[in-house]
Amino acid sequence: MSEGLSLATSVRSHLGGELRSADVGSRVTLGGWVQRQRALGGIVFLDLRDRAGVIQVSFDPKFADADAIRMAGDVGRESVVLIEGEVVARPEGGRNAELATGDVEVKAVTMRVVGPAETPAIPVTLGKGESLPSEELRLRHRYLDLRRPELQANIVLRHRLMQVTRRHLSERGFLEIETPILTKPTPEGARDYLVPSRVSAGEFYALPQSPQLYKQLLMIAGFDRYFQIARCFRDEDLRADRQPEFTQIDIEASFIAAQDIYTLAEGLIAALWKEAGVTIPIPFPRMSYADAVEKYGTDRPDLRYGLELFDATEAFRGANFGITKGAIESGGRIRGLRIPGGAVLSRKQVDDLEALARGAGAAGMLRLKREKGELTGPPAKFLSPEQGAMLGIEEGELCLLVAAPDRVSSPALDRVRQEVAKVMKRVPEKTLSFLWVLDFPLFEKDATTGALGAVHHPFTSPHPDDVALLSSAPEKARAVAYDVVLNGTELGGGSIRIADPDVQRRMFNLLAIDDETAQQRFGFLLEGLRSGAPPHGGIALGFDRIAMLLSGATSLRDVIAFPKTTAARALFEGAPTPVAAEDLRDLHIRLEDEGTR
RNA sequence: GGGGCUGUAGCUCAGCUUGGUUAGAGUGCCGGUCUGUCACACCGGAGGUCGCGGGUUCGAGCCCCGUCAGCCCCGCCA
Repeated sequence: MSEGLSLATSVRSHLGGELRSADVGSRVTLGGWVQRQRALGGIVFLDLRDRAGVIQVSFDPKFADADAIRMAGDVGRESVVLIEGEVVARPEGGRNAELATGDVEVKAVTMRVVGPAETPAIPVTLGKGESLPSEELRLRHRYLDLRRPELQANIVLRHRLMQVTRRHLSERGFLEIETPILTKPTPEGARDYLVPSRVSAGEFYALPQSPQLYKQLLMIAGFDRYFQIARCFRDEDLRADRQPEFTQIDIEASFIAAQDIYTLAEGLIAALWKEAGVTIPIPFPRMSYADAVEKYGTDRPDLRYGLELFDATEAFRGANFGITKGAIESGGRIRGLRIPGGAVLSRKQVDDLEALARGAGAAGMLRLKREKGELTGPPAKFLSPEQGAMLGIEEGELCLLVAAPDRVSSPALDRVRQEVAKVMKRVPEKTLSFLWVLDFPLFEKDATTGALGAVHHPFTSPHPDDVALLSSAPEKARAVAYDVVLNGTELGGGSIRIADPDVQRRMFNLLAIDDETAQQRFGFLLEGLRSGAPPHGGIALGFDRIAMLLSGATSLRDVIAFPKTTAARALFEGAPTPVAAEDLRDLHIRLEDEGTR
C-alpha cells in the first residue's frame, strides 16, 4: 500500500510500514497502532501498524529502558503508541517473508502510549480461529473496520480513481463545477429525499437524483465541457449494489455527437482501469438495443460466453402442439437457446432453470435434446423430421424454449442464459467484456395504462432518422441514448439532449405533460432552451460500482467509507433519528400518531 | 409492498431435527511462567437478558404468534 511519500512530521520520522533494508541504521520515531504483542518474558515484540503496513518492534533489555519493556507488555491492542528506536536487520533465520518489512525490525529504546485503547469491540486483525465479524458490527464500529488493510486499500484505490478522473477530464478541457444539493423535487423517476424549508412554510427542497438539469444549463451557459464527481440521492429500496446516496462521474459537453461521448468515455474508462493495473482495449464493441434484446434478452448482455438466443417460431409453425400453437396465434414467438453439451444436465438442474424462467414471468419452458442422433423431449413428437432439423440442435445439445410474447420470453431467457453459463462453467472470470448498447427506444408503454413514459429521461433527443415516427408511431422511435456495459453490469449511460425548444415541447406533449405542468416542473430548463442552446449531451458513470469492480469487492459497502444498510440506516452515527418537537415546529411539520410514539 | 436466510459469551460459531440436570468450543479478555517470537507456547481464571415481547407446556435457547435488527432476492431504481 506504500505510496512512496514522506509523511514525516514533527511527531514521527517515518512510516513503519515503509521501512526496508535500505533504512538499516536509521534512528526512527514511529507512530501507529499496536496490532499484536508477543511477550516472551525478557523480550517483547510488538507489531506496529500504520497506513503503509506493519513493522515488528522488538523490546530487548539490552537496548530498551525498563519502563518501555513493561509498557510494551501491558499496552492494549489497537492502542496508539510512539516508539523511538533504530532500524536493524533481522537476524539470519529470523526474517518474515510474509511481511513487506520482514527483513528488518525496529529495536525500540523508548515508548509512549499516546492513545490508549479499550479492548476493541470487533477484531481488526483476525487471529487463530477468527473470521470476519458480521457486517452489522463492522458498520457499527466502522472506525475499527476501516483499520483493516483490505478496506484501507479499497479507500486508497477509490481516492486514486477520483484523482485520475479529475486529471483525465481536466486535461481535456472539462471544468469541474458544483451544482446544488438542495434542489427542486422531480415527480418522475425515483422517489426524492425531501428537505423541509424553515423559511417557506409547507415547502420542500429535494436532494438531487442526478445533476441532470443543472448540467444542461451549464451547456446553455456556454461552459462547453463540464464534469463533476457528483453525489446523487434516490429514496428507493436497496441492494448489494445500490446505496441511497451514491457517486457518479457526471459529464456533459457541447457541440458533440454520440460518437464523441463514446470516445471520451472509453478513454476515461481505460484510464481508470489502467490505474488499477489493467490495460483494456478500446474502442468498445457496439450493439443496438434491438439486437441486444433479440440475441440476449436484455439491454445489458454479458458477452463473455456465447449462448445467443434464437427464434424457433418457424420450426413450430403448423405443429399441432397446444403450447406453441397458442403462443404463435396470440402474436408471440418461440425463442430459446441451444446449449452445447447441455444434454448431460440432470432433470433437477433443468427443473431449476425452468423455475428461474417462471420466476421471471414465463409460464414454463420447453426442453429438447439430441443424443445418439435422436431428438427427444416433450415437443419432439409434434414436429416433423424437417421441422426438427430446422431447430439446428446438434448432438449433445440441450435446447430450452419459451413460447410467449417477447416481453415475457426476453427476461426469462436472460435469467436462464446467465444461469446456464454459470452451471456449465462457461464464464471466463478474467475476461473483461465492455460494450456499448445504442439506440434505446425513446418511450416505453405502461403495461396497464398504455401511457408513454421516457425510457431515459424527457430531455433525450430522438434519433434523427426517427423524427417522423414521433407523429405516427412514437413507441417505435429510437433515442440517441447509450449505456456502457461490462460483463453484464451497467457502468453508466447517457444521451444526446434536445436542444430545440419545439422538439422539447413535442416530447412533453407525447408524455402527456401539458404546457403548464412542464413550465412548473422544468420551467428553468425550458427558458434556458429558448435562450440559445448548443447541441449537447453527456454520460454519467457509476463511480462506486467502478470502484467496487476494480477493488474486487462484492458490495458497494466495501468501497464507501461510511455506507448505509439495506434499510438505509447509518449504524455508526445512528441516522436517521427522531428530532425534538420544537425543531419540527420550526419546520412546520406535525407527525401523525405522535401520541402513540 | 412481497419472499428467503440469520440473531446463543467481546468476536466467530455449535446446540434447535426429537422440549428435560449446571448452555459448550475456538479466539479475545484477566492472572501467571517464559530472552528471538511473528496466528508465540504453556498453566490457571472470569465471562451468557440464548435479539425483544407474548403464548403453548409440569418444564422453552429449542415449538407457536408477533416484533426489532442485519443480509440476499422480486417489485421499485426517469
